[in-house]
Amino acid sequence: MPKNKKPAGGRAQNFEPRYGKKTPYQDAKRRPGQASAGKPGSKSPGHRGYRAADEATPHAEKKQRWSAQEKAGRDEARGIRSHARTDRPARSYDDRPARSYSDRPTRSFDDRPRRSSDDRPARSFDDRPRGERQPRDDRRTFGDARPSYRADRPRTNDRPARSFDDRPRRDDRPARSYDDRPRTNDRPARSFDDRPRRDDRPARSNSDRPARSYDDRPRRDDRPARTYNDRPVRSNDRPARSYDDRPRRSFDDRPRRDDRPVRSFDDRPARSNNDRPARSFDDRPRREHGDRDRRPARAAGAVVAGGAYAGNRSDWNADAKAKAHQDHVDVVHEKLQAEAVQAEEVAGVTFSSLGLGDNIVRVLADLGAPSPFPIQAATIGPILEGKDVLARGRTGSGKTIAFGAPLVESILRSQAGTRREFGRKPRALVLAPTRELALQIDRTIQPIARSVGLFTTQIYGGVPQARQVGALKKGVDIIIGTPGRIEDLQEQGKLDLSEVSIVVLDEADHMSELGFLEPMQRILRLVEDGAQKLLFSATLDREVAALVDEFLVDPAVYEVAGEDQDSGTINHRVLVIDHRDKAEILTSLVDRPGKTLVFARTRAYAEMLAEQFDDAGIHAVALHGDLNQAKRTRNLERLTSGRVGVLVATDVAARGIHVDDIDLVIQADAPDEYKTYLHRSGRTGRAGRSGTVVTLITRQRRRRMTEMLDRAEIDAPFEDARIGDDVLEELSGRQLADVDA
DNA sequence: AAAAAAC
Repeated sequence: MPKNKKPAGGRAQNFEPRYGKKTPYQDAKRRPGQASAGKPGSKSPGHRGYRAADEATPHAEKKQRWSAQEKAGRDEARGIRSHARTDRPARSYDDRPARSYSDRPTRSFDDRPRRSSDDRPARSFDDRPRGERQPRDDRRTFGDARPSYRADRPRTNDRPARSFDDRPRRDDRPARSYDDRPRTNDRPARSFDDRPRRDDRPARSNSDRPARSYDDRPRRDDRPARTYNDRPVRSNDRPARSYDDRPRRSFDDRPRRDDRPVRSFDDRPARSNNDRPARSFDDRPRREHGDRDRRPARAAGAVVAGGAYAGNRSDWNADAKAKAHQDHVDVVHEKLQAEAVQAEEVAGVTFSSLGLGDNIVRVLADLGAPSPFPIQAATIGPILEGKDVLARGRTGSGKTIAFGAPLVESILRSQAGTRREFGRKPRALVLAPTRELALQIDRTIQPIARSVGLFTTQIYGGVPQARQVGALKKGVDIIIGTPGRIEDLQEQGKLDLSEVSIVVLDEADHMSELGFLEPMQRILRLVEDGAQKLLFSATLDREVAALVDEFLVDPAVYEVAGEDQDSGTINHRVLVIDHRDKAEILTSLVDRPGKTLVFARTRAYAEMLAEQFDDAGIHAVALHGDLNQAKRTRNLERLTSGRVGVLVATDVAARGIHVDDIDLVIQADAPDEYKTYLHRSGRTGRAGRSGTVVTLITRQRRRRMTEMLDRAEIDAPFEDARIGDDVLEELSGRQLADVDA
């Protein structure tokens, strides 16, 4: 693998940007109000590099991005940058422009485009389609590190069109109907044959279906249409064991806590109560604040919140909103009592023995999961039984397969003997908080589904609807997406959720937060009555109460005993720094081999940092909500493929995103919430691998940080750090050092 | 306050 960054000996070694070119960002920022200096791009329509005049260039886009609203962040970041650069005046504006203009034309026009077209073009396109196309696509979920044919053309990526080429199967190429369904690609002729044929039939599901849909339901008669009827019945059917087992174990789960200095409990509650209006979180938090030791004891009181939400939701929401503005206390919700699964217990368990069919088991093995992880062993059975399940498994513990595999199996069983009809309505829905996560989940579930002849499709925003709608028209079994577009299509009458019998909420606690809760509720009300609900998260807690109380029936709760974040393979560190050193320390930290993920609090700062690193000769890209989806997808892919070593992201990347081999996570801004800390940290140390998380804070933030780490139940040493300190060398991995954590 | 999520 090529180095992700320039062969720099050190950040400051050579002040000349190795690319000579400045990113469009720099230009844009340097002359804020000014029109773009123009980007390399051919004027001739036939040329690969052709860019229409009116086409939004990266330049234009970036400029727009710097709305007045974001100036604060920009200026702040600028200040930091200029500070860091004082020692390297060499990079004056005078140098750069000159260089970049002269270089760019030549390089970008002659070298870059051509390079890609000459060297790979034919090859890469041919490779993919033929032969291995399918396996690869499917496996990419786990084979992230694999050299990517796509990432080979980073620059080309500036061009929108290309990015779609990069991921042909699932992207929007409206034109080719076959492409509409990635999976269809894999199955050559027959799928095409099937569909066309079905065209003869009334293509419209709406006309046919109405009647049919009622007929279908009977199937699920086991669960009468009426929710109310169902519930009681169900709960009775189920063994009471979940009640018996849960309480006991859950208390045992957090013994570690006791080991900790008691003082922390005293500090925390006191402080938070004093500094912050106690009233602010009457409903939930305040009480749980702090010690989980005491939580069990307080549980009875705390649970009140759960009961209250259901009956009085709107009040609660309004209340919560008001409170959220009052202060930003890091809320610690009570942990749900869970039936803990002992890792040892699942030693001999196989996917087959859990009830999954051979095809699925085979695909799982292909995906790199020959035998179930604890959380999978725990949840697959109950899910197949049709139970509503809540599951907590730490980051990187295999939650996607834990719900994905049984979901496919269940849908398959429910359709046994029936024919896959054109325009059939989706039977399962998986909801995720970000598009990237939805995409990723699909990459895992799709191959599983395909192995048994089921189709999945992604429904998320930021990309044209046409493909998604086209897929729905043909008929898909499993939908994976984000709330906004799903609601949008539903409202447009293009998506009928009435036959969805299984709903999964990944990152369920996050989906229960303010901006997400109501959309989630609306969506959940649209699915089939009595549909099975599965809620998963590494930080599942009572925050999901509002959803649980309204939509789940006698849910079983699972977690893996002793498996929490701090028992993992992550080395947590906190660097206490001077604010003025921040930029340089960050640059020093990311100047390393390996994959580094940097978290920033705002989009503007994320963008700024990425540019700063690039300036220093460390190739970096950004990921945040201000980028269009093509760029988001591409930039993430660049890190995944190893094409770039540093990704600077907002919390859009905090949850769920899996990239192999991220061995360092840097929090340029400390998170406000302990859950955010846990999720960001969880981008490294996945599946048993080791990783380091470094959080930069200023002196005055120490106390807040201590409190937050306490809530997160993470032990991390605080160390003072200044520019050039050895600890930076150690953390960056440039220098060997004894690991004392 | 920020981020995410539709157009």
